[in-house]
Amino acid sequence: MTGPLHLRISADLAAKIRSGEWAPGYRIPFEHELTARYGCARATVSKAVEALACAGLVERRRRAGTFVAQPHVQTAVVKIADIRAEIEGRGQAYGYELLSRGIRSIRADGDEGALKASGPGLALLCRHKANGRPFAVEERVIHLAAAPDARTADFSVTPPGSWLTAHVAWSEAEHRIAAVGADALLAERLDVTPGHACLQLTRWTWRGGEGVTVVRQSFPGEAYDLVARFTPADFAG
Amino acid sequence: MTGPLHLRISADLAAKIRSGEWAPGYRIPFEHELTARYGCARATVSKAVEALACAGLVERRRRAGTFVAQPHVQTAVVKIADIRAEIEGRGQAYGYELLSRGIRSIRADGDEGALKASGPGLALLCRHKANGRPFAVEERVIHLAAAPDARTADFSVTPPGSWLTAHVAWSEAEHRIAAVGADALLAERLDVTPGHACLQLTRWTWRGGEGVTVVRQSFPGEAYDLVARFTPADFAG
DNA sequence: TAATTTAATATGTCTAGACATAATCGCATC
DNA sequence: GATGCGATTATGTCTAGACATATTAAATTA
Repeated sequence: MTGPLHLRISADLAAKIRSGEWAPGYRIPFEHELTARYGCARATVSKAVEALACAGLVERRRRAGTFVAQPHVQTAVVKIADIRAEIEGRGQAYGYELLSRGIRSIRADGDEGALKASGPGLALLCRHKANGRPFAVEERVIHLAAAPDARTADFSVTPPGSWLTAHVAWSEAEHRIAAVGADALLAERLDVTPGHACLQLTRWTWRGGEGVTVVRQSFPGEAYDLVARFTPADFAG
Repeated sequence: MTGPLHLRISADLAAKIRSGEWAPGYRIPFEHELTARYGCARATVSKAVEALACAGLVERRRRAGTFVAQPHVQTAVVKIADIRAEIEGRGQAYGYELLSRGIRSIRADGDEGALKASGPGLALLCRHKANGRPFAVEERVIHLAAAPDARTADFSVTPPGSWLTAHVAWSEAEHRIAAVGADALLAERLDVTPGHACLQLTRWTWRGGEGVTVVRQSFPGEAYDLVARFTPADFAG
């Protein structure tokens, strides 16, 4: 074993939990016991146990001790990359087209309503291609009051997703993942037959509580999987 | 503001980042500056900044300082509940049927191959219903060497997912989310037309590095969405 | 017996230091 | 100019305590 002591302690304890040696509900040794076992200060074991608590592997209760948690709902972490990065990461040629662009009021109902934004919005429709074949259709509305520079950005060259991550930093977001059958319009744009199963990812983005953009990306089912790794709660140690 | 000082500091800094006042690349104050500003020990501000680093909002570099991170890939946290809990959480009546059960060798290729398990496996096919209508079809293989009690469990009454979470604790898992068109068999089982768009969730589960189970759950597209909240990296403070 | 107070205790927070580590800057050398 | 070396510096880790807080179990009272 190598590395900082607190990581070594975390890893030791995590191994006991994941192997099943310490089952859910088991009370792990008190901090003062771990202090004695590892011959270090309480702050060090406390940091180690705190990391496990943060990852959800244990639950701490004052006076009672620290207990192995009951694994509850599966929480998976999905990494959703920029589409361009996603395609280039597979070694495929990335292509991009802007299909339409317009300015109109943001709707108060439907997907746009959840943004809780009003006023003019920039509505974009574009298509991403991988090796020349349609990979995704993207319908997006950008709240111009939240991102005024978008009005003059050239989205015929730069995909709006890339532009936004470069110009609007550190947003909060919510995602919805669904499977839908392609309607006639989507089928034509994705070059699939109507009814074809598509993975649809809808994302709402806020910045400091203000709605910035809502986007719906539709992928042909066979082109794209979302992969979520290292769960329930990942503790890397 | 109330609560522990380190949380107050974290929240202060996070607000500056999320509001855009501190843009990506900005060097936040050194620990000794924050120490002076908040009138506390360095360990306290260090804990506060460490929490932000853990959440991905800042990046720390020795000698150079701490910088607001570039928001990179969107990482969304998806909570995938037990199907029974999911349905009952919507206030619908939950129904369950075991369609088939058998013991056979675990395959070394395909979905089962990724488990890296060999020997006898318990293959189950079951169906979940919400208000009497098919909600999901579940195809599962349980590695009997990893969960021997499964051989005698009565899966005609207890859904295997519920049984496993109760009997096999703290596993690592990987998920794949895809959209597929229902083939004839799946269509019949879900009571939809062939080709109907379905959301397909495949989950591999290991315990201490040993493959435990692989399951493929197929939902009619309109019945189920995955919702991922609070991203890119959620810092609750 | 039942309700309430009290004491014990494990975690939570914090301090004021110490030394380690790694990255960077400037300086001296080739 | 290029290279290497040492000094500097911010974060990383850790110590040995202190007091706070919440919770439980025991003791006490109604």
